[in-house]
Amino acid sequence: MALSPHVPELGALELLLAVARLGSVGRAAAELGVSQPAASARIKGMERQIGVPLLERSPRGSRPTEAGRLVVEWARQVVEAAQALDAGIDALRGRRDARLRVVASLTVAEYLMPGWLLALNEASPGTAVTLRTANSHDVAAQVLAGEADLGFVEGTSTPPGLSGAVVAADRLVVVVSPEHRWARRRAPVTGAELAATPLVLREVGSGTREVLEEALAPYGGPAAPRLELASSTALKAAAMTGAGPVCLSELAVKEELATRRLVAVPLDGLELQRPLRAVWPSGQRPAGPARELLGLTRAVVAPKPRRA
Amino acid sequence: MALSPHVPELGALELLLAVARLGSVGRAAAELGVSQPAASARIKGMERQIGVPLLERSPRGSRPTEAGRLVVEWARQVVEAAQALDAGIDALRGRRDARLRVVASLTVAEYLMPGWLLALNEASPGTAVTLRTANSHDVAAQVLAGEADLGFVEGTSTPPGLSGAVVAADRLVVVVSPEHRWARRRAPVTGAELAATPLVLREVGSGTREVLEEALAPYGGPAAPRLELASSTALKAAAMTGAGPVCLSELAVKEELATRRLVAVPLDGLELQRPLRAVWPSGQRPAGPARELLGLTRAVVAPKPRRA
DNA sequence: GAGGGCCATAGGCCCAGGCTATGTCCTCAT
DNA sequence: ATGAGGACATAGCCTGGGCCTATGGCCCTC
Repeated sequence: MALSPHVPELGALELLLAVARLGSVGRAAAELGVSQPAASARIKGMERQIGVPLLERSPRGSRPTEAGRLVVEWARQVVEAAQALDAGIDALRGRRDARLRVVASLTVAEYLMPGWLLALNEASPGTAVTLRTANSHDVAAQVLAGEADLGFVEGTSTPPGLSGAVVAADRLVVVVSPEHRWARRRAPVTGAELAATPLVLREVGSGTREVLEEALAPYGGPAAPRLELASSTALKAAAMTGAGPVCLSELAVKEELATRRLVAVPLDGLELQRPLRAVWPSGQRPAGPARELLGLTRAVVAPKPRRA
Repeated sequence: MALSPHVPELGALELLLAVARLGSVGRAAAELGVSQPAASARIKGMERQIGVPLLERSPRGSRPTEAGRLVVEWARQVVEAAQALDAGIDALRGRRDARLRVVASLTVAEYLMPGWLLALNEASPGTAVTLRTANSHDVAAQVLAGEADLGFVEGTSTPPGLSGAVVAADRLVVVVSPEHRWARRRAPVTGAELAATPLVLREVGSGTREVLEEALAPYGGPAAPRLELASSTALKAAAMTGAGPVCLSELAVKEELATRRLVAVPLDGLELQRPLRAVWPSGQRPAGPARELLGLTRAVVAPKPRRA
């Protein structure tokens, strides 16, 4: 499970990307604020570590080799995730001079906020943001009290005193390990069938649990859960070890679904989703950075997926 | 553009994840093969670097603080990308004892292979894989010559002498910067309209260019390109600087679309996609690791997206 | 053939991170 | 009560990776 010692550090990957983009080790060094020999040595160290030449050096610059091109593209994914982390960290520091104070539900903060912050940073560099998390009730309270400029809540209604706009939807999925018999299933699972199956779920009172109960109400509600766990992470772990069908947010398992470590079960006629809303005090239309962030978040959901 | 100095190194992030998973610094240290004091010091260093306490220590273990929980989740994205890179690097080393030799087109190798390799590693740890890239013609040749056990090609037909199965589709999208007027467009762009618009494209002879030309043939083919560039990366950069509509693989811009740094333009009635196929010598059904990898890749595409 | 990019090498410095040994605190069982 | 055990922190020391400056070699261009 541990990363092998062949994986370069983030700094080295960043340097490699800069070289690929700028076409020269020296220019990349300048951009990152280090000396040319340092960059040269670091690239060389990375090649030794990986065991494959990454750059074709010439007196006119450096270009990635064939293998280097692959590493560059793979490294880009890592560095982009690191940039999102960076943006998130920056917002956690909670500085006094923040021009935008955001309070968000856990799901939004965990899975959506970093990307939004990154986009905001790109659109308006230097916008200092602070981020806190709270449950939906406290988010509403903080926004009403003027302690935050913009809030994000989960749920089907906008809290009283606030205006809101739906910015995304948290879709729930039922996932199983690839070995589970449902993983090969092509016929969708019906509501009645799902209601009759013991699932692995979050504890009572959690937002996702409520959505499931509401959706399965016509079928007599979900069966007694096979297991109740306290976090998405625990649910994922349970699913991967084959603990049976697990119901959780699609956002939490996007990666696992893409790499097929988990499999989504097709469902029939169930609306397992709840809206995620941005909220602000009624009659006090967001302005400045808040408006900008709001624009980014809403835009993501606006263009409906469309068959090509 | 450079990562701020607040971002911890991969090793530190990995350690943090282990602590969150195992509930104790000491156990995490043991899992990663370092001493407990080293782990403790490193976590503390990370907290200093980030500027926020990440763990609540107690005599019975350590749990993430509220902020720590966010950092853990964000860090998970980074580490997962690093694991994919790790799997890719491992396959690039090209060892003699490889049990599975894969040769793939650039698109497949860049965007899909790391996830597949990661999944394969998880399903069958210790399977040594080597990966090479080649254009579709050379992929076919190498598979026919027995120099590779499994190939991946792009294109609408299976090369002669080979059997194949479609494992995914490379969908092309037309993207613009968020400031472009098409970014706010709701009415889909028609084929005729697209054909009349100068686009930023890959050079003649590239696979993506061919797909576009074929799709726009009924409308007289694409207009003279506004710009011709040699790589997906260059296309992305051009799109982000607002160089006008750019047509490229959806796989290359998934991240940018999600964070809204680029916007996909809705298209009407255009089939801008080409299949990606796994290929092997006719009549020589893949077995062993090849069969396993094939199973993983095919599974990803099998369950058609379905309205909830 | 002189100058300018560009990359590599050499020598020296610094600090992050690792290890062992030990300390402090809390909990639980005897 | 009291001692054992688990968990994290501190102290002292060592190593190595990464950085810097200075310099050298190569190739292209003017």
